[in-house]
Amino acid sequence: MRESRKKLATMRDVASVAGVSHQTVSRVINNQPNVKPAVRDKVQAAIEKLRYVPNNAARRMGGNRSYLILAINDRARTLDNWSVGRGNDWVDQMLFGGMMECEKNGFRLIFELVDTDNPAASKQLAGALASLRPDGVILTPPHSENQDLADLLVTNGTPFARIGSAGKEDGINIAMDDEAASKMATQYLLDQGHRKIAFVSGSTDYLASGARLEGYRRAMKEAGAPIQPQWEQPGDFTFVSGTKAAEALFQLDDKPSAIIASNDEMAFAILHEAAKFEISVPDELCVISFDDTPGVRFSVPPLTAIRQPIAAMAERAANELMKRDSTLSAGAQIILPFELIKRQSTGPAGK
Amino acid sequence: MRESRKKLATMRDVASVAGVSHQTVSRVINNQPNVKPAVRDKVQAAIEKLRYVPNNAARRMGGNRSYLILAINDRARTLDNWSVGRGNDWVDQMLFGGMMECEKNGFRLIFELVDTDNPAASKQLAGALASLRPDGVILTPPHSENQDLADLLVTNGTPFARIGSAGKEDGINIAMDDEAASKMATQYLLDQGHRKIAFVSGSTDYLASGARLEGYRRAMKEAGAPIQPQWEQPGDFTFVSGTKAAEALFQLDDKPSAIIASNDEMAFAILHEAAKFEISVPDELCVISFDDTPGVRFSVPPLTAIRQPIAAMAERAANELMKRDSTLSAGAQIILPFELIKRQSTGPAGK
DNA sequence: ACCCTAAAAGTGATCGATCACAATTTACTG
DNA sequence: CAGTAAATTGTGATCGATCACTTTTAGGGT
Repeated sequence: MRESRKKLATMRDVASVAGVSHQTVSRVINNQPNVKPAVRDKVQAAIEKLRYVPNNAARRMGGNRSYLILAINDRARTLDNWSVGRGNDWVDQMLFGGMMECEKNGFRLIFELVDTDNPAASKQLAGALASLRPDGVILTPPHSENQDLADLLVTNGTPFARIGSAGKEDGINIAMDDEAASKMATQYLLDQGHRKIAFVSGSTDYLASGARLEGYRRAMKEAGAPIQPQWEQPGDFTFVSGTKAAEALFQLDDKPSAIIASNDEMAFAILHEAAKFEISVPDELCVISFDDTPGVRFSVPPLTAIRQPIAAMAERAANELMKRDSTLSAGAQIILPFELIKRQSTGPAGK
Repeated sequence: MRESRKKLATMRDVASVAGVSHQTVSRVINNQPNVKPAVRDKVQAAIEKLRYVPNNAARRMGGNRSYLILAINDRARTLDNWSVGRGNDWVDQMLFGGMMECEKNGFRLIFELVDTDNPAASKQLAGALASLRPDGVILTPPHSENQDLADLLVTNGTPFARIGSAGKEDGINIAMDDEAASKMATQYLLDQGHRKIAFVSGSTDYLASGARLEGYRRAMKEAGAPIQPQWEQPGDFTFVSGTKAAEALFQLDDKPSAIIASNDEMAFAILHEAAKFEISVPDELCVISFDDTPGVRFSVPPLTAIRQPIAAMAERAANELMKRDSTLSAGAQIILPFELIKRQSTGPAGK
């Protein structure tokens, strides 16, 4: 039943229609200089006529570029274990940020799902590099913190960018200022009159977790608000850990009037527990989360959140990696702006 | 700063290490017959030693396969307009179902985001086909209903599968029985004593929408429950349309005691409106949704939902497309089982 | 031993682009 | 208007796999 594949126009077909050599067609395709405008137009016309699109595989073979950017994402969530959710929303936003940027430049973004804590991660990446020869690789959390992968990429000579990571000495590092963001969130609550503010931190495997905790502490200290150890709850970015943290906080004699969660998923868990304990949000408890992944606007009530510019970071990463002559040196650090999106979890709507 | 790319082992390198011809190496790689076990082992050893991984581009050039499956997804949600959300969770589950299946067979799943209602959709697909020459294409909603794309694929000779679509006469069609699922959901509510059950339908562009409405009507009719036109609210799968439907229903004199929403996002909207109208879920109102995308378990309360086997459909689609000698004829229909996942939106937990 | 066939292994052409370099045309100088 | 440099265009090799085909080796029966 499988029919034979239709033969598509090739570069030589275009060349013969336009009455030029195949190399001239190549020059036009790649926007190279030294082609007369008249010739360029003639070639463009032939391309249109034949609906010619260059064969990616052939380009990769002939030249030393693949027009492929490889994004390494976390494979935290398996089919049987949806609830972990980590990395899930990242994929979405990588798609909408990175992929669109790639498309604009004739590149393609390809995803590779790698297990965290898998000793074979390097091997998997090496295989993908050998098979696809991408022009660049984007590492997303938690892989952006994996130095084995970075070392492999350096050895291999493939440019790469880390997203959500800072202070590394190789590759391009793109992140937001987590400490400042956390400070801003805390300050916002302080400004609203809160004094008893709790903080649920993220997995210590992530540099961002420490920075967020630090920003909270700094803001509290500067405002002269009391910092209590029992208001700093450990978490690991999962729903379950958010539930545990909320339970612990709600059972304190001196309950907090506001909670900052280090990611959206733990904030969802806090909302759940609040409902269970019959604590009204935002009347009795305010909640702020980090990331502002799309789901937060569907929660009840919608969450006030620090929007991490994931899509923008992916866009920037792709953009830098597509440049052939990047002026960025190894270890370059790019900081992108965050935003505090105010919604009902910290007060009446529209306020 | 850009270092030169490291040279990786090639098939001829392996051949010379193993002391055989390149073609024998190729036979081993592709698991072809007529290679002595001893020789096969020798080649395998050389592959391990050199960490050889075949170059995907070269394979595509030489042979007539690309080891690539292309998934066409909806690009409904742009950076500035997250709230639409349509198609978003599909991407996730395509990833976790389709990609893993591809990986197992040495294939790679690549995403292409196509705008709905874009007249250039065919052109975009044609470009992707020419550039990548995928061995198969998976069309997901709403593109699975786009006959232009299907025609293009038939003309092009590229095998394809439609997900969430039924009754088409070309390609492979993979879906669940939407009517039966809807009937089951309705029946579940009827069994719990509900008689006033409302239904919010999906966009009429989707065949599934009609089937779901039909299942609801059938169940109501068979149970002798009253079907009232005002209980059948139109929707288009967006949050906004869910909000409108809920508002309309909550303002009726004869309010329903249960609502079935044709997807999760509209169900979220219903929960929001219920909170606004101070209608308690599930005490005063029960809600069931379709799809059971990951977010439903984080809503307050978690939604009872018909789980659409998206990941399983993607897995199956990829699986069929990777076969070189598929026995499926054009228009083959594969129906995968659904499930009713019971959560708190239809009653106390654990019930 | 012999012939014949099947299994195993090898040889060179090929896919469609880019690259390096050669050849030609155009432009500018004195 | 020759003479040289610069801009433009063309030629053939090349990337690394598979394909089609040929050659060699191994069996198997009378």
